[in-house]
Amino acid sequence: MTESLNQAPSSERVADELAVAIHEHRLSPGTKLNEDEVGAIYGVSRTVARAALQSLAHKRLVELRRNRGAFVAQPSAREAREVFEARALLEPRTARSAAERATDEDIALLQHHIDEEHAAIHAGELGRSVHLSGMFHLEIARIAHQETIAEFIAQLIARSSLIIALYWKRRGALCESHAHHALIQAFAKHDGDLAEELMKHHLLDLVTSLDLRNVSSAPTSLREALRP
Amino acid sequence: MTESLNQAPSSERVADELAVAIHEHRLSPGTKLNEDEVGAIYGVSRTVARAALQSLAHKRLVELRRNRGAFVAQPSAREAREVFEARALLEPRTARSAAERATDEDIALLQHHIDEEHAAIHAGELGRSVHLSGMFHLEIARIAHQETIAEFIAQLIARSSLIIALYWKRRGALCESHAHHALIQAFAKHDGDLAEELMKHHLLDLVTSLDLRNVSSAPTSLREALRP
DNA sequence: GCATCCAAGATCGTATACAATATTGGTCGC
DNA sequence: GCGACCAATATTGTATACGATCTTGGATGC
Repeated sequence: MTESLNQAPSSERVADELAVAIHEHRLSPGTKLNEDEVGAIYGVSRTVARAALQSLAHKRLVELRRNRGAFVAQPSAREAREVFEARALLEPRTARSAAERATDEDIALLQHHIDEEHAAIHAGELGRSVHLSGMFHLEIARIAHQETIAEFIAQLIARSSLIIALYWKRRGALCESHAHHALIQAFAKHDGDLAEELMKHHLLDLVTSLDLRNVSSAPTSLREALRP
Repeated sequence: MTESLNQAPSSERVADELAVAIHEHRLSPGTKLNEDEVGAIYGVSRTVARAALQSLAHKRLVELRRNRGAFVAQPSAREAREVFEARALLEPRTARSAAERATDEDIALLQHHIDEEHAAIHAGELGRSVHLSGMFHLEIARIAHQETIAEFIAQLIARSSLIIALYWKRRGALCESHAHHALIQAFAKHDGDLAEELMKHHLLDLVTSLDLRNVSSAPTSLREALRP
């Protein structure tokens, strides 16, 4: 009975590592991802590096340009709005379901996420805190037992991370934690109505903390030139 | 000023052709998609065939099993429910937006879709009618100017096509057309409330026309053996 | 007759090699 | 000095080759 759980294609491992790097803002939007370099870094051939980049492209985390290569995506202001509109459609109702069926372990796990997020903030690891904040949202979708929606939300969270990297206007970095804490309390009470309402406003707060007037949908090539 | 619009990687062309074949029920759920065969059929190497299959896997239209190959996906009853729950979250509100901003050309295009759908039904091309019916829903998301949500809906529609192939209980094949016609009328009146309500019920009708009690989440390998 | 084991075949996973395209730097002409 | 053209380089797109893994058919032993 040998464990046959090694169901992990190596291209997905590479894709995950790159995704976390993007998530934690260690890779800036617009950065070129050379296939040879990526392959060399992770000790694989171009074939699997390429597969990883294509996977990330499908998740809209990188943009592929024919005969040009792969670049960390730079969502436009419009795309940013759309991403948060999509989240506004999906997450509040999902939070309601999650609140109604959350177990004690679920709540403990969420609390653990918040604790780690706090620790990251205090340690000055801002990128990591953004990542953990996203994981909190994703965990809620998982608790709701909605795999399909959870996948969408996972993608939207990843893209949100890029959006935050591009459009965040610094102010009120801790409102996040408060909102998350309030959500946990709603979960503990299994108050679906409250959870839905809290999530709705939490997302609205997030959008208003972005500066999307700056129509930087400008030719992405320009930013590119200033990066490397 | 030579047109540089040939922005189509050949793997995406192959993926699209396969997707349409699945959409139109010319490829049944569970069918094995051999990399060599796919490559030979479309006159490309295994490399690009493989990329196409990975792309479809990401859209959940095919399932990849390590060292086994690619198979047309067989959504479980639970996945089927989740897909329609996701659609229920996304599509009604999107229909509202679309109704509020639909132009005369938009409405004409939708009418054209319905006409083609009718033609396909009368011609006995049932698969094609399912495909066109899906395109109708997708067009609505486009009219709403929500690219991000439109992509999600596109994926959900494709998966719905598989679900219909697996769980459809034949009865009331034309309710579809009626619902679509009613939606167009709501659009013509720019009645967002009505469009949202119609879409909501249309999706509920769709779910109830499926037979999901049949918990055919049975080992997908069995069905496999009976297909080719 | 039945189950077990093993070898042959088929298929996938990955690496490498070659061709096509874009970028870059320099040279030529004005 | 400035711009346009062209060759050299770098990078991607695609094909092929090889090793690893799974499936399959038959032979062997009981």
